[in-house]
Formats: sequence, structure tokens, C-alpha cells
Amino acid sequence: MLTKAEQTTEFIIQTVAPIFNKNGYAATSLSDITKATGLTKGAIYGNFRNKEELAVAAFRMTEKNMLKRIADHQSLSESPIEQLFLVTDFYRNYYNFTQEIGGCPVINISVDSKYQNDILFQHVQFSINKIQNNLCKLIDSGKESGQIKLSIDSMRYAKRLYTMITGAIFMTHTMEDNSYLLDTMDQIDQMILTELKL
Amino acid sequence: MLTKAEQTTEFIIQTVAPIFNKNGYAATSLSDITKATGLTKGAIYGNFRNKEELAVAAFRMTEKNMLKRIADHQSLSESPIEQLFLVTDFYRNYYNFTQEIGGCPVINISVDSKYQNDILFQHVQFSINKIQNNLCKLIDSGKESGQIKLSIDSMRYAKRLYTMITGAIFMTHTMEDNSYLLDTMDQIDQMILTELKL
DNA sequence: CGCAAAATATACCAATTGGTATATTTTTAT
DNA sequence: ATAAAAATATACCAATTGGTATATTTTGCG
Repeated sequence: MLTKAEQTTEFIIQTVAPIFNKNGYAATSLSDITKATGLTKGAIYGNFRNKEELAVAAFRMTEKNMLKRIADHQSLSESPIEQLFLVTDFYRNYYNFTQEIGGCPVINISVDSKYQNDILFQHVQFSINKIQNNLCKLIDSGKESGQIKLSIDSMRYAKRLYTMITGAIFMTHTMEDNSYLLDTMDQIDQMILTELKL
Repeated sequence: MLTKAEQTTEFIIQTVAPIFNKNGYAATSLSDITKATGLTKGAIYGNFRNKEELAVAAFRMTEKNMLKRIADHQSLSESPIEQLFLVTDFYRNYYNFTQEIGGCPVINISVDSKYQNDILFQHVQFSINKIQNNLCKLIDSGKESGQIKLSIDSMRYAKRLYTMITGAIFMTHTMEDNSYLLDTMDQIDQMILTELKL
């Protein structure tokens, strides 16, 4: 059971995460935070050492949730090839999902923190590595199970896929047009069939 | 001949543009601006109505420069197919070029302005449309000159290419690894040869 | 219940924010 | 060279910033 204080900590993070994600670190003020949570500075600073620590906690939570969502969706199949299709399937719904939380946290926090906050920026790099490694493992186990060509450079291909995915996310968010994501996911599906599959 | 005042206006924009591009609108303070320019607030506000107007002017200048660079490089050939290769060639050097100005202005300002500044955000969308239209026209004239398959949906393919380019730019900047850009440009070159070319 | 401990609110701080009115300097055309 | 105009500097403003010390309330345990 969660103590009242732990609940408050969690509540602050949940409430504040989309605000940081939308507006960025500098543009999110303590008064934005107190207003959104309905708490006072005393409560905020009782739960977090400073604004930066709160921002980091918020990103970590958002990121953990997102990685879990991918993992959950992916686990709908056991077959590596099918799991790759489940990944593109996941990103087909990404615009919907990320609109609620104010955009893609990986892209937003990367841009926001790059010249401002090393800790936050390193967390973004870490998240990207996780996603890439996940894709790489999928391709690798596809090779092992004889579904995917052995000639494929797994990591290189994983990076290529995630680069395309990220580009599509950025484009649909800035052009406010989901077709970028949908088209790119179709394109990736084609690549899986024609370039990866044996 | 430029009057002294016009020179100052230009100087302010040039000096301030990379700062806004790096740090974003909110994180760039008037004192950052006066410090960087060596001018006082009086001079700044004599040349610009407010911080927002200056930020817009800075982005427009950066964007104009960038579009001109692409156009100049592209005009090294007359052949549409060759021009497409010149585009990927341009982006192969993009990391170098954008590091000086603090990252890709399209990506940075898009993320920064999305929930903060409509005018700025619309300028980003406008720039993207320009680049996409340019790519689309290249493909179209490639069709006309019999170099490119008529079955290609020009705009759709232009969007697809720019999505990949943008993804690659984002990835090299956040992973601080130019190979994302290089690999993606190789990938696009391959696509031009195998999917576009007759 | 009652009490100690933990959590939250209040009231404050110096520093900085974007912006402005006015004083001063610099530019430009005569 | 000079005077009018334009540009820049100075000195100020109220509001807000992130943060803190302390007072008050709430929580959970015996």
C-alpha cells in the first residue's frame, strides 16, 4: 500500500509530466506547477529537491510508460516478424496517444534539454538506445528462427527503422497530419516484407 | 548602401538567431540578448517591438539562409535525378553546418514553438512545405524529362523523403552521431536508383 | 484517543524577467 | 559645421522567477 506522501509524489509527477513535455523545462514555471497540482511550493519542494529533479522524474515516468506500452503491444505475438509488424502497428496509433501527453517525449525533451540540461538529455539518449536495442534483438531472433535474412546488419537496420519512425513522428506533429506516420509505417512494413523476410 | 541602423538590425538578428535556435524562446532572456550583442535594451527595443518579433526575425533569417543553401547546391546540375542526389549530398554535410547554428532550426523551433508561439510555428510549417514542394517539383520534372517513373506519386514520395531526412537529422543531433545522416542519405540514394529511376 | 513525525501551507527572499519613459549620443542631410 | 532626426543608453518599473525558513496541518502508529 502506498502511503499518502508517496501518492502525492506520484500525483505531482503525473500532473506535471505533460506540462514539461509540452512547454519544456524553462517555460514551465513553479507557479504553473502549483496551479496544475493545486498544491503549494511547500508540498512540491517537500517531495522534490528542485525543479530539475521534478522534470527528470516526470520524463522518466513518461518514458517508462511508453516503453511498457510498446513492450506490451509487442508481446501480442511470439514471432519476431510478427512483432516487427506490431511495432509499426503501435506507432500507427502514436499520434493519438502522444497528443494527450503533449507530443513525443523523446523528441520534445531531446530538443529542449540539448543545450540546457545534461541529465535530461542523457536520459533521452538512454531511451533511444533501449528502443533501438529492442528492434535489434527482434531482428536477431528473426535470424535465429530462420525468418530473416542472415545478411542483414541488425543494429544498422534497427537504427534505420527508428530513424524513419522518429522522422514520421516529428512530421505528423509539426504538420498536424497523421498521414506521415501512417505512410511511413506502410513503408516500413514493405521493407520488412521485401528486405528482411526470407 | 545599408544605413547604420539597418546594419544594427541585421547584426542583432545574426547574433541572436543561434541563441534562440539553441535555447528556445523562453530560455532566451533579454539579458542573454544584450550580453551577446553588447547592446542595451534601448537598442534592442528600438529595432524590434518585442522579444517575439525578434525571435520571428531570427528564425526567418536562418530559414532563408538554409533554403538558399539548398537551392544553390541543387543548381549545380540541371538534371532532376542529379539534383535529387545533390539534395542528399547537401544533407550529408548538414550536421557540420547546423552545429554552428545550434541545431536544425526546423526541428528546434517546431518543438519549441508548438505550444508557445503560433506565429513561429506557422513559419516552420511554411518552411517545411517549401522544401517538400521543391522535392515534389524535382520528381515531377524528372517525370517530364523521362528520367523518373510516371507511376510515382510525386508529393507522397517527396513527403516520404523529407520525413526520412528529418528523422536522420534528429537522430544525429540527439545521438551526436553523424552516421544516422550518412546512412539515411545512402538509403535515399538507393531508393532513387531502384524506385524512382526508369 | 493522543502524540510524534511527516507533509503541506504560508510568508518571505533576492534576483531576474520583459518592457518603457526619458535622457543622451550618433547619424545623416544640408 | 550644424541642426534635426534617428538610434542608443540609462534608469527605472511591476511582476515573476526559483527557492527557503518557519508555521501549521495531516498522517499513521501505539
